[in-house]
Amino acid sequence: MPSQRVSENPLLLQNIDRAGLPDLFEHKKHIVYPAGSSAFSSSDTLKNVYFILSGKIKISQVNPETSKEQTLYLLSRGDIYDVITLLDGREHDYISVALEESEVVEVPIGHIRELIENDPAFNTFFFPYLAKQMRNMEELAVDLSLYDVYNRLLRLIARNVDTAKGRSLKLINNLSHEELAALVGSVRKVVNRNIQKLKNEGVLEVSRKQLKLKSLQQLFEKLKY
Amino acid sequence: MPSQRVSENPLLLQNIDRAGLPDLFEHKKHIVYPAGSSAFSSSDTLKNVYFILSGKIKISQVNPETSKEQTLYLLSRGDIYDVITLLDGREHDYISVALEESEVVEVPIGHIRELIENDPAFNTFFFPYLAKQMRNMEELAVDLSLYDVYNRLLRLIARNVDTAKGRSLKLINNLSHEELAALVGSVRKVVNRNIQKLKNEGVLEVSRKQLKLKSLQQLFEKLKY
DNA sequence: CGACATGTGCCACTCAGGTGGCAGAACCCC
DNA sequence: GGGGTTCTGCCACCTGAGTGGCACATGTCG
Repeated sequence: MPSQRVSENPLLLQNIDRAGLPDLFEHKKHIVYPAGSSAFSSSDTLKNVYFILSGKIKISQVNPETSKEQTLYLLSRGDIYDVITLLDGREHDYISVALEESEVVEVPIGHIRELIENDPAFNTFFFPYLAKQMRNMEELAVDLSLYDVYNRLLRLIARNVDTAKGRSLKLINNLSHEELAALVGSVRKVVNRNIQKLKNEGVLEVSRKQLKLKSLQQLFEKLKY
Repeated sequence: MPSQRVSENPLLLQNIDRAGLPDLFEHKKHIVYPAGSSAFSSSDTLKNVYFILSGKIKISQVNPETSKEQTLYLLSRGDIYDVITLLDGREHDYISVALEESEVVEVPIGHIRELIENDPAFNTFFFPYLAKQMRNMEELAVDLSLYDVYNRLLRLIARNVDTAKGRSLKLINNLSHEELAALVGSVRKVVNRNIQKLKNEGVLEVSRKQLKLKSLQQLFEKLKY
C-alpha cells in the first residue's frame, strides 16, 4: 500500500513507529532535542508544525520583571505544536525547553494546512484536539484564578492519575518541584510546603523527582469541592 | 440574489443587519436577552451555536466554595459561542449572563459543522477566529499567573484602547467594579483600590460605571514592562 | 572515589491581596 | 419627589503566598 495518509488513522501518532510519519510529508524531518535544551522557537513554528513522538517539551512564558515562569503546555507523544500559528499564521511568543530527551517530526506548515482543507479524516482528529487544548487552557486560567496553591496541586495530580497504572502519575511523575511550581503558577518553596502537607495527609509518596499517589481515595476526599 | 451564503462575507457578521443571518440558516432563531438575565446554557450550546449581534454576554465560572467568579469570555458583536463544543461535541461548563440587552442568532450546531466541512470561505474566517480565542485565553492565564492586580488592570485597559475614539475604552467602558474584578480575577475592593491609584496617577478618569482614558502616554509609561 | 551540581526541606519574615463593615453618591422607577 | 437599589470609596484587619537564607540529601561524572 503506497503512501498511506496519516489521517486515515484517527489516533494519528498512536500507531506510528520510530521510523517517522507516512510518506505524505515528503519534507518531514526527524529531530531529537537533548534533555534541558531549548526546542523549536517562535520563528520555527511560523514555518513548521511539530509532531511530538516522545519525551516532554515545556512551553512557557516568563515575566521579564520578576522572572517568574508559567508553563502553558506540557507537550508529549501525540501533541502538535503550534496550533495557534497554524490557524492564523501569526507569530506566537513562548519559550520551549525539552524536559527530557524528545523526538519530534517537523513538517512544513503549508502541508498541514492542505490536510485541513482537503482531508476530512484528518479533521475528525484535529478539531477535537483543538477543543482539548482550549479546554486545558481554560482550566489553567480557572485554576489560577479560583483555587489556592494547595488545591491547584490536588487538581494537577487528579488530572494525571494513570487509570491503568494506578499509583504512578503520568506526565508529572518525574518533575522537580521547580517544574511543578511553573505548572501550577507558583514557586518552588510554596509548592514544597504543600507537597509536604499532602505527604503528611497520606495523599502522596514523595522521593527525589518522583511523585507517587499513595491513596486515590484520600485524593478524592480532599478534592471534593 | 437568492440565499447568499454567510461565508461569502469574510467578516461574517460585520455587514449583517438586524434582519438576521442569510437564508442559509433555515432554522435560525433570533433571540433577545434582557440585561441581567442569564443567556444560553451548557445544554443549549450542545445543540446550537450562537452568533452575537449586539450587547455583551459574560461567560464565567465560579468556585462554589468561595463563590469567587472568573470571567472567561466577554462576548460582543461578531463573537461565536460555544466553539469548544462545536469542535468536539462535548458539554462545557459555564455560566452566562447578559451584562446588557443582547441580541443573538441561534443556529443548529449541525449546520455550522456542515459549513466547516464544505465551505472553505467560512473557514478562512473561522480558523483565525479560533486562534484569537486561544490567544485570549492564553493571555488570561499568563496575566493571572505573572502579573499583580495593578498590572492586570493596566493590561486590560491597554487591550481595550479604542484607536478610533481615543479616550473612551471599548468593551469595558461601562462595567461596574464588580465586573472588572471578575475580568481580572480579583475582587471588587482590590480593584477599586487600584483604580483609585490609576486615577491619582493620571491614567484614568473615573465616574460611575465609566472608565475613561485620561492619558494614553501615562498608560504606556506604566505598562513598559 | 571525590568534587560538583541539582534537588529537597524548613525556618523566619514581608506583603499583596482578600475580608468585613460602613457611609455616602448616583441612579431608577413608581 | 422619595424610597429603594446599585455602585463607589475607605477603613482596619488577616492570611496565603512569595522571599531569603541555609543545611543536607541525592545524583552525576571525571
